[in-house]
Amino acid sequence: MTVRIKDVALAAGVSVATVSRALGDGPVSDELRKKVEAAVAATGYLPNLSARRLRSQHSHTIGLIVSDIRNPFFTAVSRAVEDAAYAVGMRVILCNTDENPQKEAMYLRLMQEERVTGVIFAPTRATAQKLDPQQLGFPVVLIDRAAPPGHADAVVLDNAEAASLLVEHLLAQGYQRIGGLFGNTSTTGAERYAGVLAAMQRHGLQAEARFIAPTPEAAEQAMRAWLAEPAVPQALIASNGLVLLGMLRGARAAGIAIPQQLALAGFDNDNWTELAGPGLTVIEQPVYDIGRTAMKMLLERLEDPARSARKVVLSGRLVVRGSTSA
Amino acid sequence: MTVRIKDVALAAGVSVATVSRALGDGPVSDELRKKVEAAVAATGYLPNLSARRLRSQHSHTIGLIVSDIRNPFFTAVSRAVEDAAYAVGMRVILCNTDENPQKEAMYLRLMQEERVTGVIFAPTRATAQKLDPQQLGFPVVLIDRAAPPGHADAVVLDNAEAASLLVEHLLAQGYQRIGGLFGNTSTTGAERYAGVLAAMQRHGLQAEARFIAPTPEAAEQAMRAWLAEPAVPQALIASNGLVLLGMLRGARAAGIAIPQQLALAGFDNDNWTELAGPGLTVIEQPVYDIGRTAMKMLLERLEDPARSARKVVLSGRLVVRGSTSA
DNA sequence: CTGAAAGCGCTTACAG
DNA sequence: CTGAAAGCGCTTACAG
Repeated sequence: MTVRIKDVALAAGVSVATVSRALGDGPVSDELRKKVEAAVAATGYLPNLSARRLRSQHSHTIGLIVSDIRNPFFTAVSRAVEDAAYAVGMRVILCNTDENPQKEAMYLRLMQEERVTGVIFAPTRATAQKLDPQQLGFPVVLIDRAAPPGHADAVVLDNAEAASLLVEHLLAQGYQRIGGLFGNTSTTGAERYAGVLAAMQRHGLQAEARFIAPTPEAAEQAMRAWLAEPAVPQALIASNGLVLLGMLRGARAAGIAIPQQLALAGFDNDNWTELAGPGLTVIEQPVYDIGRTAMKMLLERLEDPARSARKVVLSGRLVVRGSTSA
Repeated sequence: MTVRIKDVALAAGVSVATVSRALGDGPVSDELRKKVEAAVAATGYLPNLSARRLRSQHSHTIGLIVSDIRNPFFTAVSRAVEDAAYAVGMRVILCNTDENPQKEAMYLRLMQEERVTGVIFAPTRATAQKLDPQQLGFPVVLIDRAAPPGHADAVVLDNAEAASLLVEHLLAQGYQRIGGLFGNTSTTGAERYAGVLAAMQRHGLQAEARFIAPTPEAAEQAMRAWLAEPAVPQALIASNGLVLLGMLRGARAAGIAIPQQLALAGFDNDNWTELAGPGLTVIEQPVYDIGRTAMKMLLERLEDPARSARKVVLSGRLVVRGSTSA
C-alpha cells in the first residue's frame, strides 16, 4: 500500500542504506543521489517519521505547556515558538493546563512518553517549586514564570521594573491610593505585586492587593465586590490582561467612569486595551520575542547540557493611555 | 539508561508480550497484571510512543492547519480541538500557514510523513479547489471554509444567513448605502460578500465591496483610502474580526466618528468589539462548537470512511451594539 | 491466559 | 562511496 524506503531502493537499484543516506546528509555519489531522487519522485515516497524517530532516537519535537492558548500572551508566544521550531525542523505539541497542577503532571508525563527534545513551560507556582528538570529527562525552559534560582532556564519579564514603571506613572498623575488585583496561581502575580509594593514603599506609601484566580470572570467578580465597598483606591492595577479585562467589565457594570472616578492600568498590551474607552494604560510585553528567546535558549541548552541555568529578563514598555489621566 | 518494556518484563518475571497486554486492554490474569503494575512502578517505565506508533500503525495524532493562531477565531477553535483530541487520547500538531498555499502544501506533506489519523484544515481558496482527500491518505475536515461540494467534510458558518442578519439590521436602522471590506484569500470572504449582496438585492439595493488581504494592516490601509474618497457608504461591513479591527483603526485615524458619521459592523465577537467605543455590532460565531464539531466529524469519518461527505452548517448570532445605531 | 518470534520502517555502525 | 545486517521499542498474529 504505502511505499517504504525498501520500495525506493528497489526502484533506484540501490540499497536502502543508500536511499537513507541520499535523503539525509550522508555521503552519496552524485550519480546514485540522482537515481534515488528519481525513484523517490516516481514512487511518491514519504518517509515515516515515527520509524525515523524510533531508530534515530531524536524526536525533533518540543512541548509547549501553557495555561490557556486563548490568553493572548500565550497565543503570541505560541506563534513565535512554532515559527522558530519549524524553522529548525522541529514539531510542537501544545498543551493547555488551565493552571491545574494535575494537568501539568499529566502533560509532563506525556512529554516523557513522546521523548521530546525539550519543553517550554509556564508552570503554576505549585509545580514550579518541585520541578526537577534533571529527572524529567529533557531540558525545560520556563516562560513568564520563574522557578527557584538555578533550577531551570527561564525567560521572564522584569516584573519589578515594569511594576515600578506603572506605579511611578500613577504617582506622577497624582494618584496616591493605589491597589490591584493579582493572579494567585503563578509566581508572576506575586512578583508583580511585590514590585508594586516596593515602588510604593520607596515613596513611603502602601499598596492594597487582592489575590484571585487569573481569569476575567474571577476578576470581574472581585472588582464588583471591591467597588461596592466604602474605601476604594484611586487607581487599580491588574496583574495580567485577563484580569484587566475582568476589571474593566466590573467597573462598567458598576457604572464607574474611567478615568474620572477610577484609574485603571495593568499588564499586557492586548488588542482591546487600545480600543476600549479612553484606552488602557498597560505594560507591553515583548510577547513574540519571549517565545523566540525561549526556543533559542532551548536549542542552546541542547548544545551545552552542562552549562549553568540562566534567566533572561526582558523589559516591558509602558504604554500610557487615557485610563490613567487624572 | 532509559527503561524499556523488556526491563519491566524482567522485573515482573513475565514476557514482554504480557507487559504490553497488561498496559493495553489485552487479556491478562489479575495476578500477572498486578505484577506488571508493580514492576512498572518500580522501574518508572514510560512507554515509547514512537515505537508504539510505528508498530501499531496508529499515530493517534491529528493535524490542525490554520492561517494564524493569533486570529481569535482560530485560537478558540484550536482550544476546542485540543480539548476534544486529548479527551480521546490524541495529540494535535498545530500549523500556521499565513494564507500561503506553499506553506499549506508543506504542512500537508508533513502530515503525511507523520501518518496522522486525520486533519482539520482551514484552507485558502486556491488549495481548497485542488484538495483531494482521497490521495492525501487521511481524512480531512474543513473548518470555516468550504471546498467544492462533496469533496470533503466541513464545518462552516451559515454565511448567507449571517450576512442577511447583518444587512437586515442595518437597513432597519435606516442605512441604505452599505458596503464592506472582504478577505480575498478564502471562500469565506467571497461567501459573506455574496450573502450581503443577496440580502441587499432582495431590497432592490446594491452593495459596494472591496477585497483585501484579511489582515488588520491591509484593512486599515484600505479603510483610510476609502474614507478619503468623496462618496463613502453609510455603513460598512467587515468579513472577519481582523478586518474589522483594521477598519476601526482606519476610521479612528481618519477622525471618523462611529456611529455618527459611519456605521460599522462585522463578523467575529472578539473581546475588543464589546469594549471599543460604543461597542461594535457583530455576528458571533459558535467558535468552540466549531472546533468540537470538527473533531467529532473527524472521529465519525474514521468510523465510517465510506459515508458521503457532509457539511455541518452552524448559525451565527447577531450581537447588536452601538456602532450601528443611527 | 501466556510466551516466543516476527516485523513495523527506518538509521547506523561495520566492513569493504 | 556502498551494502548487508543489526536493532531502535514496541504490538500482534501464531501456537499452545
